[in-house]
Amino acid sequence: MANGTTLTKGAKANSRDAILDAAERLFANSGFEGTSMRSIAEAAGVAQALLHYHFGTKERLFAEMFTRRSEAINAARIKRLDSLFAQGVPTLEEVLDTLLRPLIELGHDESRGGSYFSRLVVSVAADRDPRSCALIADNYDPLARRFISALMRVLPGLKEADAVRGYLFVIGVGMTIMAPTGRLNRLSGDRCDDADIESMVDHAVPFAAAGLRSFAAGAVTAGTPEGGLQ
Amino acid sequence: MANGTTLTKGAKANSRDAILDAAERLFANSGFEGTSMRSIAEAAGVAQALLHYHFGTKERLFAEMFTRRSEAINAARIKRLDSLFAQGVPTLEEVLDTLLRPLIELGHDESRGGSYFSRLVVSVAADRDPRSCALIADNYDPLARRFISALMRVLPGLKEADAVRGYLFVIGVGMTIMAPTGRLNRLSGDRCDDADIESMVDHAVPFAAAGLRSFAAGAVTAGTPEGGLQ
DNA sequence: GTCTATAGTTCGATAGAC
DNA sequence: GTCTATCGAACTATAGAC
Repeated sequence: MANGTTLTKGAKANSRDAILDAAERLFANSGFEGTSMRSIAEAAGVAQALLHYHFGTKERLFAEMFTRRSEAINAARIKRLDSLFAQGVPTLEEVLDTLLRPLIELGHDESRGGSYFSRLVVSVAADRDPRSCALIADNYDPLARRFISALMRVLPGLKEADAVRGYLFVIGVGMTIMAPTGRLNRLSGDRCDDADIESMVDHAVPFAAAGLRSFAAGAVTAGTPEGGLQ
Repeated sequence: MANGTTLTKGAKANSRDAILDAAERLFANSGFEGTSMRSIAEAAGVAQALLHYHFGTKERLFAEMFTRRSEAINAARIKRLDSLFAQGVPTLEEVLDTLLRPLIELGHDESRGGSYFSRLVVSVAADRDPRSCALIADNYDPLARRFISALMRVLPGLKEADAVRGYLFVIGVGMTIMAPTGRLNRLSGDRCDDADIESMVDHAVPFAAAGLRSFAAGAVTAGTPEGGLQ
């Protein structure tokens, strides 16, 4: 956003977008510290000095790259969530699918930039560095609040504290999908494929739904009263 | 392990362990690329050259640090799992508690080294870099196979593919606990605290148990047949 | 085992021409 | 808006004395 030129959007592949695309791919593969401004400039086909002209510092380049795609993904999620509730109260599964699928799909869009962002957002979300925490707070907290209240609407018994905790657990399950490392394939003897996003989401949604319903049923308050834990 | 000196263990705080402790703390806070050998040497109170004398390269130092605590954590998990099955077939909740709690507890041990490792293992587990994947495979795949078969024993209806997927989803939920960023506090208006590990595990276990039971019930096979998704 | 000193590389950022 | 050239700092790793 705020392109600086007259064009706000379009097919014109300017150098600014080329830099952001290259940065997204390289940052996702090697992290913030592991990626050099030199390598980004080379991948984008521009001089290194141009990166500093457009973004000032490496940190601001990272933040703009992160915000750019976060906004696209969250706009798609909010739009789907709104259209869901426009037709009445949706099912829990529909809400969870709306939460997880756009991030997965847009994070794996191979056509442009793609396939890298979902991995990147996992490492930023798990990072305790204040800069990473600020990036998550700015880009994802408003969305989180929308979905937490949506969860409470579709699951009447769910208390707010459990909705928040449950939301974060769902994000944790989603992280498994967003960072396909090949481990699922290895551990399953190649019977499963963690690169098969559709299948992963199709399993993650009912898993998360069952977990949340157990919260709504009031199963957990103090040490699982009748579950027999320890 | 393989200390090099006559001492295999003990109170003797040799420089080798001091280096590993400092490395654990700094790598967890700033990542592999973001941590310099200089800063580790300084934190350990030794010359930088000593790091290379003991470990050769930065990469091998990281691997030894990672393996050291992984072995301690997984030994505790296996020991608890074995003692659980020695008394008959445990509950699903007991198995999940055994999977999650030692990593959390040992990862948050403030007394020595501590509190850092659990954050570190999250970033390594989510990393797609072949070196990180190898570290996870070497240190955690044997444990994963043990727990996956344990899940199938305590949940008779659970197919192996779903057990593997479910195991990874549980690890995803656990990641939420292992990387406390303060986000839970913020989103809940300080009604919850993600630094309260006990409470987090007490909620994560029933959440994960409900998710796994839904797999065992055969609720998911092809697009959630009767759930009404989309 | 532990140190000092340093070689050799790469980094983020800037200056200044066009 | 884009480039070439370069500064000064930081990095990993090694050499060699003790």
